This record gives sequence, C-alpha cells and structure tokens, in this order.
Amino acid sequence: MSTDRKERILLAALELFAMEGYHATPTSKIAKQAEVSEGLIFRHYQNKEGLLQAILQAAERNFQQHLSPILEESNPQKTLRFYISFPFEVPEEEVNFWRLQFKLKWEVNYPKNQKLTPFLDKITWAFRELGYDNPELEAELLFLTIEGVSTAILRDGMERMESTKKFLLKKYGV
Amino acid sequence: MSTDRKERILLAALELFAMEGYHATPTSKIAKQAEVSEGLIFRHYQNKEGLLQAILQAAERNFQQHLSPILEESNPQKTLRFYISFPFEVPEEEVNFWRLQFKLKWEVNYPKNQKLTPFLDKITWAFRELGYDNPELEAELLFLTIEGVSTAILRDGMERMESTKKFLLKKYGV
DNA sequence: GTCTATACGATGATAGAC
DNA sequence: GTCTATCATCGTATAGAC
Repeated sequence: MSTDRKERILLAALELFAMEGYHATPTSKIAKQAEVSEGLIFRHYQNKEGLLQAILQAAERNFQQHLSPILEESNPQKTLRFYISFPFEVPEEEVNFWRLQFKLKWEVNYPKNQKLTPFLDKITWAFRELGYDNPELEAELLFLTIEGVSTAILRDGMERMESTKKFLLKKYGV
Repeated sequence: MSTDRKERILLAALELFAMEGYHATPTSKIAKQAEVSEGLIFRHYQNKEGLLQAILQAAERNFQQHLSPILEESNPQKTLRFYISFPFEVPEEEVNFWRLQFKLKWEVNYPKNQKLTPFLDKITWAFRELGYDNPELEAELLFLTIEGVSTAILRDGMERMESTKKFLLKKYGV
C-alpha cells in the first residue's frame, strides 16, 4: 500500500496495459485505479506514451536482472536448464512485466528486441559445447519453443504447464 | 479492384486491424482506405465490433478450409509434415487473417480457441502411431513450437525461416 | 505535489437526402 | 445502397488554484 503517487500510477498502468492493452486503456481508468487525479499522470509522465516508456524501462531492468546470470554460466547443461526453466519461474508479482512485453510485440510498432541476441548466442554456445550438429538452428528452435511456452503460461498459468517443463528438460537431457 | 463496397470495407478493415490493431484503428481510417463514406460502415456492419466479428467469421472459414484436410490424413508422417509446413505455406494474400488471429489473442479478451482441439488430437494420434513415448506431450510441445514459429514468420517473413522449416522436418523425421 | 475544472480534437454512431 | 452533415461522448492534455 504505497503512498508514492508517482509509483502508484506506474503500477496501475502496468497492470492495465498488461491486462487490457495500451490503446484500450484510457488515462481516466489509470487514474481511478491508482486513486489519483487524472492530471497528475501528465505532471509526472508528460503524456501517455511517456508513461508507457517509463514502464518499459522498469520492465527492461527487471528482465536484465533475472536473465543476465545466464550469460555468466560456464556449464552448458546448466545454461540450457536455466533458460528452459526461466518462463516457469517468473514471480507472480512480475508476471505483468512479461505479459506487457508479449502484448506490445503485437500492439504498438514495437522495435524488434535486439537485446535478446546475447542470450541467443549463449544458447548457441551451449549447444555447440554439448556437441549438437547444428547449434545455431537448435538455439533458434529452442528460442521459438520457449516463446510459445511463455505464451501458453501467460494464457493458462504455470501450474498446468509443469509437465511440459519436465518434458522439455528431459528432451534436452538437462 | 472489387467494386462491392461492403467487401471493400471488410478487406480494408482486415488489413488495418491486422497491421495496426483493432483499438488503434479508427473507423474514419477504414473508410478512407476502402474509399467509401464512413457512414456506410455502420449501415453494413452496425458498429465497429460487428465489423470485427464479420472479419473473424471470414478468418474462421479460411482457417477451416486450409487446415481441415489434415484431419483426413491417414499417414502419420504426412500428418506431421503437413502440420509443420503449414505456417510456411500461408499464401501472401491470406497472411493478414493469421496476423489478426495472433494479434487478437493479446488485444481483445479473446475466447481461448477451442477449435484447435481436433488438430491437437490428430497430432497426438500421429505421434502415437509413430511409437513416441509420450504422444500427448510431444503434440503439445510441437503445437507450442509451431506457435512460436508462426510468430516469427509474421514478424520477419517466411524467407528467413526456410532453414528452420527444414530443420524441424528433419528433427521429426518427416 | 496534488487537485478541480476545462479545452478540444478524435471517434463512434445517427439522420436524412438522393 | 451511398453520401453528407451532424451529434454526443470519449480521451488526452493543459491551466490555475491550493
């Protein structure tokens, strides 16, 4: 129950943008949910787009914080295990960051996320270390599979997907 | 260059909803692109939501027409091959039907597509025929992978994904 | 920092003529 | 069937007081 109104606005907008969408969410609704006046949103974030950008920066920090350890991992098995497990272990309070990322991919003209390249390279490295025939394509395919898995998790919840996680880990022997 | 204005409206709206999104597309823009008066949209489709529903029904027919042959296939290898190849072979003119489906999954409160169950069952059957250990999970995983692949195709185009297609077909030995 | 009041263009939708 | 004109409301944003 924070009383920092600027942050309350950000959290309310994150929730609404993630659940209903950016274009579908009027600033009046954000103000209502955050229990602040509508004008305050524009004082703090200039305009609606500025509010979105602030949320995206917070999401980016969150993202880096959780995924960057994978880049330090020196054991290829552990690297794959970490990567595959990742979408199943996003904390409940942070799911909306992820939901928003996936939503925006379709909603606004979202710049193709180039920040993922280091992770793709790391997975490629892991497959190469493990002696796979075509590490580049293995990595790309796993990447796309995890994208599909994440979509399903965001839609149906993690519980139902437990067996899929186990199955994937077994399939890659990690 | 059809002159059927009702259909011109539908095609313009399909294009715009698929590319920019439902909420981001004003009816004025649809009218402009279809080269009709804005009022005509409401004569033919009652309201914006009705227009969307009409498009969705057309998309559904398109979808059934292309995918239903898979349900008749009696050869399990061919079944998998058909299913894996499918997203790579959507005709250029029909890509927007697919883009819209994927976009709406995130944009509006879209009913979880139960119509896919027969196809999932068919894939499960194919894996069982081929002697896979866990046909249910194999089918679910392939389904999610194809979802990720489709997303990538809609984002980057099919050309760049040719190698991924070959790789997938080889991986499943079909 | 925060609120209330308000401006104002955009948007979905209707009415009425042809 | 189609267009033009028009309306009511919504949505973003600003102004000014406290």
